[in-house]
Amino acid sequence: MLRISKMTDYAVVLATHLAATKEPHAARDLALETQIPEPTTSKVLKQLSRAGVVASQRGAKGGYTLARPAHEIGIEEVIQAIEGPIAVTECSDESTDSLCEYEPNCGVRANWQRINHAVHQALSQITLADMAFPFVDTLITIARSGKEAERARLGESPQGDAH
Amino acid sequence: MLRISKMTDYAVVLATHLAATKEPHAARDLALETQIPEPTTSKVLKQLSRAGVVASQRGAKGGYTLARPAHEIGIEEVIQAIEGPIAVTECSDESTDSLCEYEPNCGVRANWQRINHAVHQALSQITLADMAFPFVDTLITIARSGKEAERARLGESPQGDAH
DNA sequence: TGAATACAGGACTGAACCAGTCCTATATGT
DNA sequence: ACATATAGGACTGGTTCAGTCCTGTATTCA
Repeated sequence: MLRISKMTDYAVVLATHLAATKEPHAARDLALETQIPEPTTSKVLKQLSRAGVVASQRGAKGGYTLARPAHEIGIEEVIQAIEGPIAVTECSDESTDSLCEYEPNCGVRANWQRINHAVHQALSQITLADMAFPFVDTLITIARSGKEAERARLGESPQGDAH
Repeated sequence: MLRISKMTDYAVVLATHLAATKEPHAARDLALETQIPEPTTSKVLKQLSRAGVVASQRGAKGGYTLARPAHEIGIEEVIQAIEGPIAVTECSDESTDSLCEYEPNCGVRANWQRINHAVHQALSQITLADMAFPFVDTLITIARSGKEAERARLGESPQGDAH
């Protein structure tokens, strides 16, 4: 259901990698560090740049950095940068004889909005900061899923997640 | 990100249609009512049947019914019936020289679990009953009712991508 | 029993999409 | 100027998806 393309996976890995430091990373270096093929790395970073998730600096000593602090970048932003806007049902973009006109199904299809909203909200709550420091907190979160882990995460990113 | 295939859309429409009544619906009738091509309707219903979302009755007077009451069937169940299990990152199913061995990225990738969980939970909360009677409660939650809701929704979330 | 009805299960195909590469600009620092 | 790095497309092989069709099996009813 949640189709995670490889490119999206790459994007998350790369963005998370950038979250670790503040200095610009060249695409080539990131490719080496993440073991993602270099041309592909470059392609993904370009997409992230266009989407405003990362900032780029050309020329010598250039490279990529996060466009904003890690805790301000929701994971859904990264995903959308690659996969495009949330897929709504075709109901709305078919200008042909749409079912909506004469079928009660339209109400059904309208509910996709609700589904999308739920997913969107769920993803927005996870930031790059959460992804960047999985060792101390996130994996514990999965294992225990308690408030203890929550406190640990908040302690690890002292800025406090703005959500 | 949430890739909604056409088949999945069909599945939700069909399942919702079944939620309205208790009598068996032949695939052919459902196809007519929903305007979905008949062979495709049949295919989707078969998948739903195999997944245990709908029950089937062969022979004359046969057809499909919901396997359980509509309010007991979560929408993610329907989606999974078509799209298969939630896609986790390939990190786990690549038995080659996985990055996990020597890269901190593994922690990053493990976080997909977290993302998946959030999405899963969000979808489980929406049942077929919610989809079947949007006029009574669901659309009220979102906005209002009928076409007024449609307009209101389009107005406030202008992400209508035209494919 | 036999005919009609309706689902079950796969095989198949054309089209769309995706991962990945490569090439040519353009910007930047030394 | 020159080396470095991103920007932006064009292109390709492979995979997946939407949709159809065919054969088999179960069920009802005359």
